[in-house]
Amino acid sequence: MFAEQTFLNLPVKRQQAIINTAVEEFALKEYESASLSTIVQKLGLAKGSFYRYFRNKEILYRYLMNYAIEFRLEKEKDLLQEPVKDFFDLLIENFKAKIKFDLEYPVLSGFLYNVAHEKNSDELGNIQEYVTMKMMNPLIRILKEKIRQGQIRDDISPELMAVHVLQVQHALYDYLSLIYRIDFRKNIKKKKPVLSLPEDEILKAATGFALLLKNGLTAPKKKRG
Amino acid sequence: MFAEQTFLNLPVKRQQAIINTAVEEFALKEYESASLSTIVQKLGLAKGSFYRYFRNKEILYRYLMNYAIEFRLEKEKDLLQEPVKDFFDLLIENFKAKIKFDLEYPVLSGFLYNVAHEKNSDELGNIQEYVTMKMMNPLIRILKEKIRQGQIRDDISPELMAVHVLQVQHALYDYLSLIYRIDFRKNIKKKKPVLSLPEDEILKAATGFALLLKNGLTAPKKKRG
Amino acid sequence: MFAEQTFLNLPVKRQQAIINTAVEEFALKEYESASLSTIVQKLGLAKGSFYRYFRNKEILYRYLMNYAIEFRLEKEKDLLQEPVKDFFDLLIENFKAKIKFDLEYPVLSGFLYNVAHEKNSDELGNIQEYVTMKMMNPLIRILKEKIRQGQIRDDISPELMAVHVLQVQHALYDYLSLIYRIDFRKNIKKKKPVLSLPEDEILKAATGFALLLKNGLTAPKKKRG
Amino acid sequence: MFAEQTFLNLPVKRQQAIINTAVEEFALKEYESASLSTIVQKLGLAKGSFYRYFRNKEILYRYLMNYAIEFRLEKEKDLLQEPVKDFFDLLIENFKAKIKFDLEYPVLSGFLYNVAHEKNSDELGNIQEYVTMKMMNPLIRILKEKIRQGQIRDDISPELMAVHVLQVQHALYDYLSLIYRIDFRKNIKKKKPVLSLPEDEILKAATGFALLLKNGLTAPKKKRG
DNA sequence: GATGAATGAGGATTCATTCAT
DNA sequence: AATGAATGAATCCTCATTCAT
Repeated sequence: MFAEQTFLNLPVKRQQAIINTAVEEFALKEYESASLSTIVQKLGLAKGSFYRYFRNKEILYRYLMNYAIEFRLEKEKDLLQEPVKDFFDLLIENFKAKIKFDLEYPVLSGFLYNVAHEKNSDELGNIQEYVTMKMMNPLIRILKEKIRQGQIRDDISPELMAVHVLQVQHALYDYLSLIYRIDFRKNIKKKKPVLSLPEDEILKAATGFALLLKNGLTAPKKKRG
Repeated sequence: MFAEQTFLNLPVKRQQAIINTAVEEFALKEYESASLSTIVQKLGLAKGSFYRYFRNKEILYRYLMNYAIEFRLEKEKDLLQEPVKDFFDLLIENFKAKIKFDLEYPVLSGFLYNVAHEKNSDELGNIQEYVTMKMMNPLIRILKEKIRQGQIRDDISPELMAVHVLQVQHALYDYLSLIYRIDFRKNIKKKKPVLSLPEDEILKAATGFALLLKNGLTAPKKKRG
Repeated sequence: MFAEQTFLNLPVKRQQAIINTAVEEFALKEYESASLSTIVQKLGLAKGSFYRYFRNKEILYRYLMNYAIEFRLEKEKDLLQEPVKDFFDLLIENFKAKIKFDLEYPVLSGFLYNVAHEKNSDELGNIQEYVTMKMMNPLIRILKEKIRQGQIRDDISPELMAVHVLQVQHALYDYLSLIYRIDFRKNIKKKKPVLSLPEDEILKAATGFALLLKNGLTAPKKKRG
Repeated sequence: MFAEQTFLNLPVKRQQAIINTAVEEFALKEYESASLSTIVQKLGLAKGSFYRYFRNKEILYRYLMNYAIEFRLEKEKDLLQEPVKDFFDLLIENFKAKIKFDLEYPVLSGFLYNVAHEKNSDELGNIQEYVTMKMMNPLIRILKEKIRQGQIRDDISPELMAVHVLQVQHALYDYLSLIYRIDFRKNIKKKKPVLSLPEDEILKAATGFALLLKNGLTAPKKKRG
């Protein structure tokens, strides 16, 4: 849809190299600041060649965006299709999955974070809408089902809840980087492991957010007896 | 602290004009892409004059950031000082206050959003940390008190909860722009009124998020009899 | 070492044009005041193109510096390799060679003069040291040999003597420009012939300095009848 | 001659402060790169005030130049007026005096060095000529006398010899900075003592150059018996 | 007589994109 | 089909000088 045929004709390995390098640049810089020159130079690619693969910067960005979203959803699919589980177990596993994804694909993860917050480019327009919708759709489907099953409250629209859940995923991310003073981007740049935390710390935070999602801030009623 | 004395010597009106124009630019573009030339041109200001007011782009940014945060906290102060209220009433009012702030000061609001998500500049470093902390502190204070009073759960750290609450504020923002397909940035640029929604719509969304914050997603137990 | 491959790929003629124009600018202005814009404009070159040839101003300068030194040493080589001559004949010929070089390559000569006196730039650091060493090395080698042969005094370090000799070369330059009121730089700028003096005048001065180098200021003992 | 009356009306102390700061700037940078803004800022002086003291940058420079030369010649006067001494003793003392001057007035010394090598400014024109003449005149007078006395050779013009002697003074300077890897300018900037060498090292170098001036490079005839 | 705000041209450098080979 | 040289507008920032107060 976005890439030129010349790009698709490339050996898959070269395609991957190009995607990876470009994604890395857009993970480190937002759209306008990201530099095609840098990408092309890192790849040892001729400028002219690049423009035969992608019409321009915007097209490249949209291509990468779709690629990353698809990739991400693919990884999530198995989990979300699981129908049996309790929704909140599912939430926790979803958090863990997200963390796992961040650890395994830090660059892609950083890129998606940037995409989700990209609001400032004239060329891209209101891209957030598109991304958020794409990411929310599977979630909304599940939410609707759980509402029908009575597991989840029915007095709030599933779209609102979906936005809520996704934001909380970002919150988890922000919280860990804040508390453990981690500069993700710096780590990406230095090709260092991004999130080197003891697993139980991560789990504890994830559980915390899941609990808040589940029961809110209210202090639980003390059980008597 | 950041601005030169020459700036402070300016007539307040001129100061405001400069602040407004600069904030607008940084609301429309993130730090690196924002253009001093644009700011200066819009103001009808000589390049050289600007640099007599602020040493450089970074200093200007930090000045505006502090200005905006102070301004925002000031507006919030009255609300948060109120000691009597129930925390959740307070949350709802806080949401309403935030919306009101966004409506009244859309440019400042957009700028603060950008600041809170600015992660990409080498010059600014990990500025998010600083901003988030500043915005979170009053909130954490209240949370701790409410925890002591038993209104709020004590099994999750107040910092985590604070991150949660602030994210939900962003969620409200994102939700409205998503559902009502509002492109804040485009409106800012076109100097059009930013968020023209019926008040009850806004209130409904705010209430929704406050409820989620309060009780979570779980379907409430049906009261018997 | 300093130039980009793109520069080396250029037709030799174009390379030379670029070198000449750049050298001229650095012959007329010292490092910091020299203007890339001027160079580029004189060449009818696009700004961006220049930066594909040289990474930045400093790199360009260092490239030109090496180029000029190599060029100069190359021209001197034949003379200095000559082993048979008496050292002072050699000095005189060296002076003549220097003058000849200045006449033939006035721009390069002016540039080298500037390089040798460049002390004011933070970027370049103490570049004088490097240049002086480069220019002194062949001279020191010869001096050492002549000292061993007993032609030259052995009570003063060859390094000191080398500095002395090179300074006297500059003195010759300064003397001629002073006495004949020649403004080399103005001539370079106006593309006029730089040093239009009768050859015997030049020779007389060169001989004078060589004599001073050889025997010093002291009045020679009158030979008795 | 150059300064405005307003400057001369200033308290001497203020005049000195202005001179010192300006000289320092011109000691660290050559004419075109030197910044009036820097000078004015260091002095806490209003821009407008400065331009009431000196018509412009060029006038300031010429004023400082004259000031420094006068100052320098004044310090040298006592020594050079001494008629009795042997010329070469006088040379050595002159070298020592120069070193002493450099140590006592490093900033002035650095400035004079820059002035003597300033060839690159359109505004200043061929300023070298003027300076050199000024510095050479007393020397030429002495040389002529010594020639008449038969102490100094009469087969070379006194002007040429004067240039020679002055250059050797520079050589002493260059030699020490080269051998002891001293970056004068950096020291000036850091307000550190400029030339911290054991006095005998300095004396040795000075003697070396004086010897070369006196007898040249030629190995002295071995005395028989 | 002193001030300091305003100016705008000029500095080095980076960028996405085009096009002839 | 691939290349990579060329472009020129845009970036931030500094400068000497003027002039109204």
